[in-house]
Formats: sequence, structure tokens, C-alpha cells
Amino acid sequence: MDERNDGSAAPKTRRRGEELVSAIHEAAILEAAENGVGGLSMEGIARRAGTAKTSLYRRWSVPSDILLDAMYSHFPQERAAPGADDLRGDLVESLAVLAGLGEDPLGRAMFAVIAESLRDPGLHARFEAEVFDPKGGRFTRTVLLHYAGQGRIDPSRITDVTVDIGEAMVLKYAVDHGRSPDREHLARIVDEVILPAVGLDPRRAGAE
Amino acid sequence: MDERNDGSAAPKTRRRGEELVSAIHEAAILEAAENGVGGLSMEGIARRAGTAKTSLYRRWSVPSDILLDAMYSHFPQERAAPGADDLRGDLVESLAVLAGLGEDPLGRAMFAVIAESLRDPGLHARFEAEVFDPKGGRFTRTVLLHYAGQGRIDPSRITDVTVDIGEAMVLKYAVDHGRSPDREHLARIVDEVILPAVGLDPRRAGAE
DNA sequence: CAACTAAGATACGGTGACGTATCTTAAAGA
DNA sequence: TCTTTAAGATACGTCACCGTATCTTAGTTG
Repeated sequence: MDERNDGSAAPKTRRRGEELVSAIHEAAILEAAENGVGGLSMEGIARRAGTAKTSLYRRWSVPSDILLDAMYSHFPQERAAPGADDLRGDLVESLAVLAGLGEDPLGRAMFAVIAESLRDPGLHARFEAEVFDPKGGRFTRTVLLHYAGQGRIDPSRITDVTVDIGEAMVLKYAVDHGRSPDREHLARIVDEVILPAVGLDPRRAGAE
Repeated sequence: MDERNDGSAAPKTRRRGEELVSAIHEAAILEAAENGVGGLSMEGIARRAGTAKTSLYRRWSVPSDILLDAMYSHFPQERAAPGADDLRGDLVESLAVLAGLGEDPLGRAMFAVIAESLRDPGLHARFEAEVFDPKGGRFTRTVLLHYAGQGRIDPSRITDVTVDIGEAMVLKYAVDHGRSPDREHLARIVDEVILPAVGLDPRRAGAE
């Protein structure tokens, strides 16, 4: 079979090295996004990448290794610095990045890994260690630390609990609604939960 | 094969009706708890229940139907009333109930359904409609509404966002750590996030 | 006790993935 | 150009599960 994932016919050229690996990576992410981590198979990835199983086994022995490689290669490096002086806006923005991941296959593959976490903690740990940490994907944590460093937030309010609020709320929303929250909802998470938790409740008049 | 899930030999008696259904329910929950929703199979459930596939197909056509039936039968009815006058304690307690679910197979099966939600929103919706809602499993929501009704919390603080905080944080913790949070951590979630969000920040001196 | 119902055991062909082996040949390097 | 490397195609036996069919027999009901 020489059907590729885009339905095109077999190519004249034979892909090698980086080009081939990249095609396999893409296939692995699409498979994980559509079928979940549990639905990954060597046959499925090979089929979608338009290559032979042999080429997969030459480099990896299990599908999840392909997926982790693929995510590491594709995961965007976090752009470190938040905006100058807009805590609320930066928080919403950092959550929008997270929520926006639900739109593209890479993000959906990431959520698939997260969904698998309860049953396969090892995979989640590897994802954290090999993908998430190196790429600095920390979302609200980065923002909160930034403003705490500027003295705009009480540093003692920045704890392992409070830095997780945004991610937790977005995850729960996605689980409950089957899609990512829109910007308006993200703003409500920031206003109703995150800001009060760091001592800057918008509804308390003189806060900050 | 007459191996049962407890390894006992085949029984003399042939189970029927409720007794058999109950054994199948238990098997379905154990299977889901161990292998996830995606890992459910008619063969697996039948094997574990020590019965024949035929007996399953006689009543259900897909494994997930068995699971939903099983969860409905086993899910405990929420005991409606929180304690008299201890908001913080009641919040911690309601989260402890949720966190405690991670310990037994029924809870793990529930988390398995939740994990499947992103890929199978229909299943999650059915779980909500057929199990969760009828059994009134609403955790912190129940507590917050109770105290809002008593005027101890500003009712305008009780929103679809704030009632989700506890569940969201517990879920995120479980995903990140592969286990449920202990009581101390639950107390931190209450103190650092939920109470501030409902306008009762423990760190603001004269709050409430 | 006789009749009926349903549990249980077993077998079937089909499918899809497993991991490995073999062979051809395109692409890269010397 | 010649050699080497690895991509690609294909085939293999194995396994697990699918859904259905058949037959026996235990348990219930009249």
C-alpha cells in the first residue's frame, strides 16, 4: 500500500533520515490525537506515514517512544517573557496558549498523554521530563513568577498549589465540555479564581 | 475455563439473574479500573466474571454499556447534608470523598471514564446523565450551595467556575502525581484556592 | 415430575496488530 | 562509478477479540 495520510499516491522519491523521521513523527501525533495513546500501533503509524513497519522498528521498539520523540520535536519552546505590565492580560494569554493547544493535533496528542496518565504514570512522567520541562511549558506559572519577582504579587502566594490553578481549570473544562474554553471563560477563571488566590481579588475594592 | 477472578475453581451452582448480573458488573468495573475504558472487552469481562460471552451478549451489546450499568448500580448516593457549621471542614471532607474514590475500583473506573472523555465525549455525557447526576455526586458544589443558602457565602461568588475548583484541582493532582492528594494537600486547596475564590480568604485578617 | 428458560461451554471465520525475516532497490558516500 | 546503507514491500505465524451459532444442562416454574 502506498497511500499516504494525505491520500496522495506513492512518490518517486524514497525518503531518508530526517525527512522520513519527520513524516513518522507527524503520523504518530495524528494517530495519538485521533485514537489516543492506547490506540497507537506500529501498523497504524506506518500506514499513515506511508512507510513500512520495518522502518519504524529500525528506530523505535514501541509506539509511545515514537510519540514522545515526535512531541519533543514539535513542541514549541515557550517564549519566556510575559508582557510588560498587565498581570491579568498575561494570565489570560498564557491560558489561551494552553487552551489553543486543543485545536491542533499536537495539543490533542498532549491531552491524550494526560488522559493516559492515571493508567500509565510512567508515560506522563516521561512526557514531563522529556518534553514539557525542556520546552518550558509552564503557562500561568511563568507569569505568576514574573510578577512575583516584580513585587506585584506576594511571593508566599505562589505555591505548587496556586500555580496549578489555571491548568487544572482548563483541563476540567475540557473534560466536562469536550472542548477548550473560550477567551471569555478563561477571563472568568483568572478573575474568579487565580487572582483571588494570589491575593488580588478584583472584587475587593482596594486590592493591590 | 472456569477460573474466576478470585482464582477459585468452578462452582457447583449456576448463577442466574441478579446474582449473575452483579458478578458481571463487578468484573466490568475491575476491568475498567485496571485496563481503562479502551481496554474493556467482552471477552475480558466474561473471563473475569467467570461466565460465557453468550451471557453478556444476551443483555448488552457493547462493553461500555455494561460499565455504565455497573457504575449506576454501585455508585453511592451522595449523603446530602454537610456538617452544621464548619465550612472549611466540610469542604475538605467533600474533597476527601472525591480523593478517596481513587482508592477503590469503582473510583478508578470513574477516573477511567473521565480520562476517556476527551476522546469520547458521548461516554462522558452518558456517565454524567446516567450515573453522576442521579446519584448526586457534586462534592464541593453541594457544600458551597449549602453555606451560601445560610448567608455565610456571597451567593454571587458561587458560579459554574468556582464550584468546579475542588474537582479540578484534585483531578490535576491525580494526573500529575499518579495518586490522589492526601488530606493535608486537600486542606491547602481549600485554604489557598477555594476560600479566597468565594471571598473568604483565610489570610485576610478580618475576612467575613 | 415435566416443561421451559437461560447459563455455560465450545467452535467458528474474520480482523487487526504483533514482531521478525527476507529480498529488492533507491539514495548517499567513497 | 562502485560500494554501502537503509527504505520499502511483502510474507509469516501468533495472538486477542469480534459476533454468532450450536448444544448441553442446571435451575426455575407450572
